[in-house]
Amino acid sequence: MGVTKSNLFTKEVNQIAQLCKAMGHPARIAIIQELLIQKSCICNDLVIALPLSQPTISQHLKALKDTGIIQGEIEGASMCYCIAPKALIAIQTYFNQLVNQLNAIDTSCC
Amino acid sequence: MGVTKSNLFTKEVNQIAQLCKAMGHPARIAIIQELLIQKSCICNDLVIALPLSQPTISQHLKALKDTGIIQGEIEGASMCYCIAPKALIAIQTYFNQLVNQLNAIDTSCC
DNA sequence: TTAATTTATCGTAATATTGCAATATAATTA
DNA sequence: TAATTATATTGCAATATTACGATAAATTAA
Repeated sequence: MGVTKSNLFTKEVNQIAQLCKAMGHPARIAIIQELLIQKSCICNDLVIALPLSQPTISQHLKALKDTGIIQGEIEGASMCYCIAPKALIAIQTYFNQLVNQLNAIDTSCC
Repeated sequence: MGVTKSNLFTKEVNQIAQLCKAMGHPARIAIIQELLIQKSCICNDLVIALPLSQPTISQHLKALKDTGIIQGEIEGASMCYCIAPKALIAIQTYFNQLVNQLNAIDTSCC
């Protein structure tokens, strides 16, 4: 079928899955790294920095924006993108909780 | 084209992207949650617990196993799956570092 | 041995993703 | 105004993912 059956899972499970999915591409990880390094987060800087075409970068930026991981603001003829911490903190919190729970249980069953 | 150009990015970027991608599906998040809750991690328990067919679960388990997030051991006619902490700790570490760096910079440019 | 149970794999259909050329849109500069 | 610059969108081809029925393989139970 090819379509994820999101309706069969809880909101929380879907939310974390969606965030992980958005981070699940090297170009998008690289974009986040660039946004961390550069203080100026002009779209064109990313197009120059990354080895992909402008439309492809634009598409990845949209994917990150749609999940709330980054936000953009018009800056004259350019776009200024930056990280919106909330979403990344949500992922951080999820994995911190996961690893804490892991430490509490016996994982040596296999 | 439909094929991710992994060769254009660093090993580290590809590794974290791959791990995030593996966690980027609600069924796979749900599997991890079940493996945390249940001490017994018999495959069939997952098939019963999750609202997807047995072949689909098996496919998702393979995806998690291929990225090192879980491991499996033959238990008679069954398979015992459990979480392999190393990979999840790698994700945790990545997002902790990310959020730490975020706290250190001024993200108010947008 | 036969039947039942458990899991993996194959095959396939439907859909999603990736990437880019071409083009549209909007702001800036000459 | 015309040319340039910056970004988004469209359209499309190639590939990947998701889901499941059918089936294979291997163990266990009757």
